[in-house]
Amino acid sequence: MSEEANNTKIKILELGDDFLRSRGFNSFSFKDISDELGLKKAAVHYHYPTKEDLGNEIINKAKERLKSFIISVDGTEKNEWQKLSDFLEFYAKYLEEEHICLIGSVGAEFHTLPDTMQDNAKQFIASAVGWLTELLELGKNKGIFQFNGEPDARALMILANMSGGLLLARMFGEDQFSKIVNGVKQSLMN
Amino acid sequence: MSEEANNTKIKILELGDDFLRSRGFNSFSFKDISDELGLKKAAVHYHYPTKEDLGNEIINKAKERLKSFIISVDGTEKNEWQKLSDFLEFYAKYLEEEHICLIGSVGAEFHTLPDTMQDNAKQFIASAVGWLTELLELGKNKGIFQFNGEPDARALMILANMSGGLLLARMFGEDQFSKIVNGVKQSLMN
DNA sequence: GTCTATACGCTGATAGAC
DNA sequence: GTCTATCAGCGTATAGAC
Repeated sequence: MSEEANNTKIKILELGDDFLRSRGFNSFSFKDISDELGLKKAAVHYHYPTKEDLGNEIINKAKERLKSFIISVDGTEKNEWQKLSDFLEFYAKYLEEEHICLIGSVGAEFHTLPDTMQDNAKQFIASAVGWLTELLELGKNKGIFQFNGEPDARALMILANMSGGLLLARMFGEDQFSKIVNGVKQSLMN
Repeated sequence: MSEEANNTKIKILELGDDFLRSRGFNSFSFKDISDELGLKKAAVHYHYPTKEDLGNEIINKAKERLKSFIISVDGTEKNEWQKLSDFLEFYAKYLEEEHICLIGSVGAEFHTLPDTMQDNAKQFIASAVGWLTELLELGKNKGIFQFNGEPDARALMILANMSGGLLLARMFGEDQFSKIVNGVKQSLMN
């Protein structure tokens, strides 16, 4: 695979990821991508034969990003509070271009998506829930977090806050998202 | 306007509402509606000339439902805790058919929607935020709710929990949504 | 009110030349 | 790897008959 090809394939993937989180899977086309990259649709199909292929690669890349994040953060001396902050910061970064996270973009159109994408997205989000649950449990045991209820319920609430918060931020501005992030942190300090 | 016409118009609106919250605005068509009702597309266009018209009527109906809810609930002896429970129950009902709320369905595709729909949806959701904020403030002053931070930040968190929770429920089941609802209630009792 | 017919661009996707 | 050409189907929308 040549350098050029690799670049194009990567650019398509990144642009697809951008479109998925800014418009939704059914609201962008291969033509949108080829136009933006100065190509023809057929060239996009060469790299990703079907839209389902592209969609799954986008989700796979999100899985890799999450895995990288976990490795990078769990391989440090950071305490649970700092790890949580880093995790929340992950979502705040989406905000810059009014993007939402995959929970929002995939979830909203969930039943219109190919089964492979539904399953793939479930795996991705389940990983996030799992890691966050462990983090909360460990942090609670150490006395770093204070909260009532089970850690997995808290993990779900935090992800609901982030995914829903990004949607609300789109309509009411970044400041509203900040309020939610602060509220989440405060809720773990009691 | 005859009885029949009225019925068809109402059926289209209800079906559009169903499709919007189950698939998303860009993932259903006038043909989907006409097929389901045993009509032709042109008949749908007769009642709602453009899809934008239909979309806005769906949002208008949501506004009316919210207004009715507020009137019905504020016109009773219910205390703030019960009113909040009723409000959360509003969202739990969506769950039955794996529907999401307008924050999720409109928010995810927000930038692909006509300006009129964006503005209309903003108004609707702002009303919900406003009512909820007042409820929280009043309830906190009465000692019915206990929470740190500003009421409007709490209102946003609750709506983020509901909208995000419905998305997560779609992937992980109703039980996960219940955990979030319980968590929200618990967070107001400290 | 609902129908048929029609317009026309966009959709995902493929075949084959270069 | 990218192109041109082509496909069948679907998208929103309109005109005009019944």
